[in-house]
Amino acid sequence: MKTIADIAKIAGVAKSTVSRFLNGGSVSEETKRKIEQVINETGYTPNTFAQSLKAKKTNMIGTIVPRLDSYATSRTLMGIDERLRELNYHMLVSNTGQDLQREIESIYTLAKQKAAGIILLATQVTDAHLQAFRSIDIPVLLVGQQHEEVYSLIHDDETAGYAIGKYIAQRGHKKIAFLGVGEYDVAVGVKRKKGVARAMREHAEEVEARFFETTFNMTDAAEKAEQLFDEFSPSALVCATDNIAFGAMKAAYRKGQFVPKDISITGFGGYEVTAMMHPSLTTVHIHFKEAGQTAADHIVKLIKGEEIPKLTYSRFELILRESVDIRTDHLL
Amino acid sequence: MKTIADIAKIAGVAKSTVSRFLNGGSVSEETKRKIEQVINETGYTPNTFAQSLKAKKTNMIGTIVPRLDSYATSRTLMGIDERLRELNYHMLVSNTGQDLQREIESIYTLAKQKAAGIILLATQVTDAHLQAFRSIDIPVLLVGQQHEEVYSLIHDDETAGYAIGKYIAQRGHKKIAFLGVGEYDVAVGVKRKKGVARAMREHAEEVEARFFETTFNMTDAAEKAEQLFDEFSPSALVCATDNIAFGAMKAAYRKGQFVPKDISITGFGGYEVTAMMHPSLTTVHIHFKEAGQTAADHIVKLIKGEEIPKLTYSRFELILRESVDIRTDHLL
DNA sequence: CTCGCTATTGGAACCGGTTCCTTTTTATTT
DNA sequence: AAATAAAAAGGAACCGGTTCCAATAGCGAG
Repeated sequence: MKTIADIAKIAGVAKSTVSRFLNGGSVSEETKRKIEQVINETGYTPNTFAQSLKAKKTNMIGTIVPRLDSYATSRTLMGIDERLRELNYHMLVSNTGQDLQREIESIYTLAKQKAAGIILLATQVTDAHLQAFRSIDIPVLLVGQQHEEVYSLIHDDETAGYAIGKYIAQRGHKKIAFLGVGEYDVAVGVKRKKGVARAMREHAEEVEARFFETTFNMTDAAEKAEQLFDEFSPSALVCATDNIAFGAMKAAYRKGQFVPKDISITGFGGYEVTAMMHPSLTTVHIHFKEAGQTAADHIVKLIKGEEIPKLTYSRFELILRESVDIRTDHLL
Repeated sequence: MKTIADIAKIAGVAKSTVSRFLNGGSVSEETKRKIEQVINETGYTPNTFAQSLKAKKTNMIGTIVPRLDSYATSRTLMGIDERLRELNYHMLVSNTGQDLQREIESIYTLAKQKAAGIILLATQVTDAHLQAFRSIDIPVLLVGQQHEEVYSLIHDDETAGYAIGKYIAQRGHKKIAFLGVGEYDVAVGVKRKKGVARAMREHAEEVEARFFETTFNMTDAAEKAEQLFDEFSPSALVCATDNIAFGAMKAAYRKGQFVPKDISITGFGGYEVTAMMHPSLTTVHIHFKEAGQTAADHIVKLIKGEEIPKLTYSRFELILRESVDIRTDHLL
């Protein structure tokens, strides 16, 4: 492997001149040509470590994710990766396996590796997080969660929850159940639920709403849904994720209930499969990939010291499909 | 940020002594204690770049993937990441967006960044790949594809294809269709098909088999499946991926065909949703995560110069569910 | 033709570690 | 106690770049 010193010697100039050529300092046209030729002939590429050692920075953006096997994560990563590539940065993915401790560790590790910036697909923001953010001297962007101290990009789960809740209520459903997850996940467990609840309150006179809780796991969701059907027998079930909705559909099937005739079910996320199942699933499509691109844009702007809003919302869209029926019982 | 020189000064020893302490050279107990204390007090961590500069290596394993939004990819990545972490390595993910050119570029980029090793989740191996592998001086492990020149870990798609083909034939099906993808993807497009074809040949006397082709996209698959039902009206449809199977189920539904009564459908991959749909999907479950772990083990062994087999097979498993019916027509 | 200013270039220090070699200290052997 | 070996510690060079500063050269003005 050739070094800058080799190039300099072959070209008959000093190391510093080659370095200047590479980084755009003042070099005469003639010297430029000479150096360029030598570089092309030798196929020289600068050693990244030596560069980073002195320059104290890299073009790597650390992206911390709670899990890899989730539609939301992969779509977001795709968006981030795509845009970062365009902006000449690299994405370093750090998976934490939903372990909060490892999330904190990752922040410090990335800082140590001199990541230029950190994008955190967060499930919650604890004091330990904040402390980590403060102690490292690297821009951080939160995706999916928000905190006033940190730049955040969120999916506006509450409004989306409100939208789908409203939609269901307007379809004439009188007994509506919501199947969510624990409050440890602020976006899914708190915000989505809150949005739905707000819609329910607006229809409090005609609608009876009940809120249930399960995990992100399909099998758990299926079990919980079965219980819920026995306990409450709603005419519509709003699920906090598409996966939970899959479980719910399975449960309905086991109970001999037809979707949407006997029970309407909605999801949240907009996974590709939701279009293929039958009945196809009415769901909220969150533009994860687009959000990833925005996140990449934002982190790079932060690195460059440009201004970005403290809080950004990603877009969502109600996708109306077959799994929701209209109820006209009350008109009879 | 403290440097090794600071630590040395505070502890009253030389830089080299601290370095030796850090890397396990001969240091007296007393000095050890002193240095250790200073390090704890200051929270010193060595600068990765400076280390890599001299040592000319890192503990990063580059993992090149064609796409991120695929169940197979994410599960494999999880496995790799999990095991690498245990082995004290980091995973650097490079997504190529199914662009072959970018795949080659990534190999060189990773080499330049002094990745300790490269795991390539490949869809095909071209001459450009081989040339890249030869020119970089880093261990490479191929996952999902095989080539005699390179260490490979493959999913034994052929045997798996054979297994599911055999299973379908043994269930008494007489008109069997296979819906695969183009040969550009050797594992899915060639191997799986070949396995199924072999099984079909063994039953050539009773079975009429036809092979069709679509893309990895669900919607495309659904369309193709509809055509195929019109053209051939098989009693069983073996799909090359679970996603294709989803499309096929949608197509069956549109055609008013019941699964499995009118038509049996199988998938390939073992995605989690396959258990939740109804009818639940009979499929080949490939242990992607386990394969990822093995891949991590192998690449680290290669880095350490240990021996590993040139070719390894990952495990798979037939998951028998509801989407396949037994045909007894011929017994009537 | 000399002076002053600017565009180029070279040289050396530095970034923060690792490693080789030498010196010093300590332990062991005779 | 002297000789010798082994362990511990220090010093300096080096990894491959970047950057600061001084030296040189080129050029227009006076």
